[in-house]
Amino acid sequence: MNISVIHDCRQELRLVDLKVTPARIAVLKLLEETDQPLDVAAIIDSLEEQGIKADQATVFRIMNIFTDKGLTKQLQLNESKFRYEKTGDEHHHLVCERCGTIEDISDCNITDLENDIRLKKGFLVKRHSLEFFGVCQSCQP
Amino acid sequence: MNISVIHDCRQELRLVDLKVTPARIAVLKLLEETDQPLDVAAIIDSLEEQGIKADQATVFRIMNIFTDKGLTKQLQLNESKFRYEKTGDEHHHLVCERCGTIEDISDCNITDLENDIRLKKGFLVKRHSLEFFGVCQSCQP
DNA sequence: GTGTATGCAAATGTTTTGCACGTCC
DNA sequence: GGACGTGCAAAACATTTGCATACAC
Repeated sequence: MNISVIHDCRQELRLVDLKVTPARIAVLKLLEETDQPLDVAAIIDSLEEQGIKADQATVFRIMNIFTDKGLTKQLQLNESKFRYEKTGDEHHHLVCERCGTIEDISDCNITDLENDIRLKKGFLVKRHSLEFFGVCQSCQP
Repeated sequence: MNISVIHDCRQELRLVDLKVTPARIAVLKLLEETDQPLDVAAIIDSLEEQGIKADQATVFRIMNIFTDKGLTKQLQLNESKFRYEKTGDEHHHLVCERCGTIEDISDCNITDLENDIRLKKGFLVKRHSLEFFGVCQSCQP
């Protein structure tokens, strides 16, 4: 199973014309296996735990090129840093302001709204960000 | 008219238990008069043009306390910095990736969605961020 | 007069950049 | 072999903090 993930990663990189390197495979694999969006520091730490040492400049460069190529998405969750997650099913996030947990949520029908915007404002929406902040179930009284 | 804005600002500050200082009045007035969300550097520059000199530490502290008190909102528009705007009618933003213009948009019915989230996930939404990125009318072919 | 805001300088955290060296194809 | 990725160090920004002084109330 590990082997299949690695294989997919190599193919995924080639599909977007990126050279296959150990660092890129490791980052892509990590994001594949992680359910929370990670910031660069967390990515470096996780890789280090696996015995993989990667420079922060390298990881920033990897995240930028992955995001350019559409392999990952760059999120801002009201922190002064970016987080990254693998591109996949469209979803948004529920961020608990008490415990910090980030939960995914799907089925937000923004497409209708984007069409409205196109018609009313002439603005062509390429992408959007939608995040919810509040208190998760476990943190409520 | 100028006088009335200043007056409102003083009152607004007092209503949220903040001391009335020249720097706070100037920032609040500036955000009142500006239609685009501003970052701290832009705030400092605009004040400087008016002959008002304010330290960056001061402006950051002002923006933090204004946001805590609900006078302003802190936005992230996919830049590695915060922008601020006065709290008022709920609206979201259309950010043109070509010319950088930020346009406001209202009537995004997110409330229904927030209720759904409450019911389905037990997550209590306190606030959300919704921003659209794309190409504005003037920048289209 | 007292508590708090401000300015200044320095520290911290995130992201980018230049350059020499190493590695993928 | 040549283009491109990486590591290291330093720079560039954004934001915060400590402390002495100035100001609001």
